[in-house]
Amino acid sequence: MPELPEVETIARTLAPQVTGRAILAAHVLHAKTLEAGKDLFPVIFPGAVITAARRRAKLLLLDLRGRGGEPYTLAFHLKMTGRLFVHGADAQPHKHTRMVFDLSEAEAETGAKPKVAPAGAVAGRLFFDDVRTFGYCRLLRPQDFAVWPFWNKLGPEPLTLAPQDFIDALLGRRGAVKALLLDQTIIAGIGNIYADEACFRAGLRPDAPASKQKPEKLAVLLGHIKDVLNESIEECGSSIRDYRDANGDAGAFQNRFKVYGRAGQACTVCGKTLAKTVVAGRTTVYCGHCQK
DNA sequence: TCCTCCCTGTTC
DNA sequence: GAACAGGGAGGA
Repeated sequence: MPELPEVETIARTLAPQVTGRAILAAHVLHAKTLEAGKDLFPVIFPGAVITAARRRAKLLLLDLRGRGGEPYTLAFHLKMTGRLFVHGADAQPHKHTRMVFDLSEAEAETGAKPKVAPAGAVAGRLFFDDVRTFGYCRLLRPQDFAVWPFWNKLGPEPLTLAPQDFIDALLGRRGAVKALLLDQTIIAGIGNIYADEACFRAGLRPDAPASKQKPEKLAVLLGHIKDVLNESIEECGSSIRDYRDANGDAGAFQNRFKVYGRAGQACTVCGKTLAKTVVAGRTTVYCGHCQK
């Protein structure tokens, strides 16, 4: 469920909770969750310090500074049900906790006045919970990104994408508009929710062939993609059932859905019944009257 | 380029 | 007790 706005919100809410804190130990409770970097654990734990929490596509990235100052990154893909939470030092993992990172207090230069704790004492725990175990974590050195196919193939970020680049990418390929929006190698970070919402706003049928669209209409579509993503970020994302940010709070953008999850209900613009179909293997809702 | 599968909790 | 949710890998 977490798409670009949700992962962006998690990065923003997680950053103040983890930045400047050292990872004292990392526990893997579900072996498949850690896809890469297990061999680096003894190299950097304990002692690696979290220097930033950020997002690329739907990936949540925690930048680390190793014991010798060298950079590493923890990359999390939350897929549908992944969550990241910082708990107290005595929190115990539960049924769906896949990884646990023991954290120190924040370093002095990042906090106003950190509480005094014994050196090396666990002051909190970062949990990676994931009911469906589709999510994963990788611990990467800078050079490891270059040999990670998924990372290398990621397309541009939609929020900073130039209209002409978007037009060129879509017109050069076959397939339905929505299928291309969901293709992370063409544009990164859009999932089922925002693809449907952007197509509705643009008055474009999700199953329309991308290559047959007028460039002007694709430029309009990109504008709506940016709008819907930015509006959702302002609302702290959309919470369908599982998603929460790193503070445990739900987003509010689901209250503004015009089509997603509304098949069979009335179109908010024309009042006609919203249709449901399948595009690129995903449930797709659109208005047959407003979208052409 | 399209289809199936992975996985488990929730809904019908 | 089956259908459904869905990102992305891998196969057809």
